[in-house]
Amino acid sequence: MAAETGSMGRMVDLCRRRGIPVTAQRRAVLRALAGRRDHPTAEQVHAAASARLPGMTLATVYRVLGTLERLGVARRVAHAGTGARFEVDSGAHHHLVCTSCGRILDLRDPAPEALSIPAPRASGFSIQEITIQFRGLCRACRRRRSAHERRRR
Amino acid sequence: MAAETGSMGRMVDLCRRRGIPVTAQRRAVLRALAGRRDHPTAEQVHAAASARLPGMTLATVYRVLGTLERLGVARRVAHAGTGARFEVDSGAHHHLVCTSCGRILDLRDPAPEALSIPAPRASGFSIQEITIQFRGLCRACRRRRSAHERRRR
DNA sequence: ATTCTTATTGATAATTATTATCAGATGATA
DNA sequence: TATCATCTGATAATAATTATCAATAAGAAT
Repeated sequence: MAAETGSMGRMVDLCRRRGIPVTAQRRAVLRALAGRRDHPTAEQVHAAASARLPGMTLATVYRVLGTLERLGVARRVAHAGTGARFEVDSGAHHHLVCTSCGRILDLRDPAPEALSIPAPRASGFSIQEITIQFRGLCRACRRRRSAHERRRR
Repeated sequence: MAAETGSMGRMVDLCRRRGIPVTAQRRAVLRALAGRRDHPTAEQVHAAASARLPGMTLATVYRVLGTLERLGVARRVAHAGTGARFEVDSGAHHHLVCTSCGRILDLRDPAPEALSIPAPRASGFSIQEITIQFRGLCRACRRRRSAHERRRR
């Protein structure tokens, strides 16, 4: 039987390797997270996951997200807003962050020259990964703002 | 009379320009924030600020931090942990983020080649600022972890 | 300096976000 | 299928943030 593909397969493997159970809830949460690129909150993950597996608690979602994080399958995204946000850990990529609405978009353009940034070993830090955050206004907020500007005159 | 220097002066100017009062609390919070590079939480700012201006409420600190943010004097730092963290907005700089303890250190080495990263105008985004996040282990956590490894064998 | 107006603050309650507890359910293994 | 360890749901507890409102203080105009 072929191994499951993608992050689901990775999770199953990692669980077996560490001897921790592959529960329906863990599958559901990962499936809910793997399908999207919008860095959902725990509550959004809960909504999506319990659509497929009704009865799931938000507490379970938090627990599972923590587990997936420890397994290295998911991770919480650095952002400036309230409430944690999560994504499937699918390798290094960059983020477009809207300073107005807080939306975070993935930027899966490796921008190779960016990755050659000299990793500073300052202060005894050992760098494992580099993420570039491009902060600015998303299209929607840019429009909203220029409309606002016009109104103010 | 010479204008006040640094972020304090900037705040005072911005307040006057917008006709909002320069209160003792706003000064105290900014002073508490301007002095440090460790990206404190609201509670830490509260502790520092109320040391100089006793009686300040945490709610006020939150309000003031929001105001300073709107003025462009302070901002909340993107990070993956629980609870917002703040810094004085002192221009673009980069962050060393410890994935183990969550500590965030400033990296004020402009790394000029990094700043020439082609700002992607993807999806209608207008980029205003670029921050690079170097994720890894800080010295302390690296030591702790290798000690742990040794113990596990 | 005094008064007036308006925005801010402290005290507090209310929300929202996250974690802990514990009895019962479930996954892995023999 | 029986066993054991772990997990989950239900719930309570805690942490983080925001809202409410009367009293206060800042800034402008006397």
